[in-house]
Amino acid sequence: MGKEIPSRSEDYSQWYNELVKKADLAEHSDVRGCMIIKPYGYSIWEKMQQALDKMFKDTGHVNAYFPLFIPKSYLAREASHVEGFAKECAIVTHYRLKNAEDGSGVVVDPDAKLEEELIVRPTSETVIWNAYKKWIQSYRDLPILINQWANVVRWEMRTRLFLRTSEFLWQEGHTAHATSNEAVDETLQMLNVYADFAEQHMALPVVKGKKTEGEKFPGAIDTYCIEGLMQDGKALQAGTSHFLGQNFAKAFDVKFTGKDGKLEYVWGTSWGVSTRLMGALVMAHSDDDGLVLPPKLAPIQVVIVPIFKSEAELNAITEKVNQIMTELRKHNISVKFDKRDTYKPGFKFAEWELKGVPVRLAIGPRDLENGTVEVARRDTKEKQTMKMEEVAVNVLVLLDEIQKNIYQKAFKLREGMTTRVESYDEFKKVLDGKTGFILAHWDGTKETEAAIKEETKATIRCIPLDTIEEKGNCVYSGKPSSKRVLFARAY
RNA sequence: CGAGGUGUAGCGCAGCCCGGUUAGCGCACCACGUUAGGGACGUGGGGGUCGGAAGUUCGAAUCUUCUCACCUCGACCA
Repeated sequence: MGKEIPSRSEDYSQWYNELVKKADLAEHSDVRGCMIIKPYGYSIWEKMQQALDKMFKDTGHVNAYFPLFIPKSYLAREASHVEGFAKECAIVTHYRLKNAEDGSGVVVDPDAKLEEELIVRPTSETVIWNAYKKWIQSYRDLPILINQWANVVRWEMRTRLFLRTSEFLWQEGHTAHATSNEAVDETLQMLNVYADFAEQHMALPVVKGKKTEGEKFPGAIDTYCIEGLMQDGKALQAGTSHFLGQNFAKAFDVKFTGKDGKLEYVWGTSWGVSTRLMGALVMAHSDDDGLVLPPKLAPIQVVIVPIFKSEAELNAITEKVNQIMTELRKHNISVKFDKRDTYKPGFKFAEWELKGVPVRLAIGPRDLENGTVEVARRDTKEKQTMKMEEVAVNVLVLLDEIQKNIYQKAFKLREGMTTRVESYDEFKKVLDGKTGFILAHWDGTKETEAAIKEETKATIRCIPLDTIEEKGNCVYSGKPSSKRVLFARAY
């Protein structure tokens, strides 16, 4: 690395791409638009999965798995849903190959055409609601609170590592409820789960809000989201939670008999976050030396680098290191001892910094003599020397401090990059200059929203939930408005 | 699908305009030695259908035509 984080967006893209590859997170596959998540990248995703999964279970959810393929007719049941996804579907039309007659290889066997084409799921509402129809008869069957960890395919025109790939990993929650209120509560509860995860685990401050009509999920009544701000001033939608009303229940004819004996359609929600969060993690915290991982998501929280000339020296160091590792593990700290003799310490320092390991310990002959350890933190790059026996406890505190510091840094960045504007001129000036979030009045029409997007590429990220009612005029049309909404250019 | 660009060793590139020894450089890789508290150095070595096909020519990485792939930017999107 060694070069500054570029601010101009095209340079930033390139920088991001390079970092993802250099830090060994992922690379583009030869398969169009797809991505190979490498072991180090995947281990971070696993940490995210574990933390999210626990939060889902703590809120009463269970995991299940539904099919990858969706019969075409299912997808067509809900009008706006199919319209929203039709343009980006991968479709299975045949089930067999055969040898080409001219010997040029294998070809699709035209005799093996499927009666009904299968869609590779872009999301699972339709298969799941089709199943719920069979599962639900009475209010006693409700609520159903299911989550699925899966892959989905959306045939995107242009792809970017983690942020947009043709296939991606995610979780999708799909719940069914007896009342509208209960479903709305669920939608907001999961939005809060996502916000807590982003802020407490990813150290990424987010704005909770509601999508406009134009930006909401196809098939939803309301879409709620969390929006984060990246270091280049662009917004990233990090998670969504949808109140589906009775739309899918009606499309799939899912009814239940209530306590009062009346038949009613079921109320639904769905919510998801994807490997896109990995992109958010990279773009929110990285610096000129590489990744900066929040300790709670770092697969390796502490790396120990020995400094030695001879094997005897390494053995002496290893003995001490083993003691330290035992201590650290007692505190549930994940630690790696990098005793490769094929690389020099300086190289290892740089490599682990690139990979974002929060804390590094270095132990050499000097330390053996003095009974000390050099402790370096990734976020500030500060180094200090500690007594060997105090290391474990100190590191535990340090990890916590790093987690908080990274969040604070991101929070301050977002605060500095959030601007309230009163006029369209001011609005455009911010986008030309410092960029970031813009809080502005909007007349609530989709025409204005579309015109602003067309002219500035900025979109309404959300109508923040904590927005305060205040009288104002739309920056574009001048019409009266009762609250500010959040604008930004987005990924 | 629109506009640009790039294909030469694992990666990054030079050579091409103006055809001509054995296709070159940096990084990476392998061996040996010296090194080791912030990305080591020396010496030696291995690795190429120059994206593919056809053509022009005594001779093509280089010129012509066709073709394929990828990248960046737009439109679309989590």
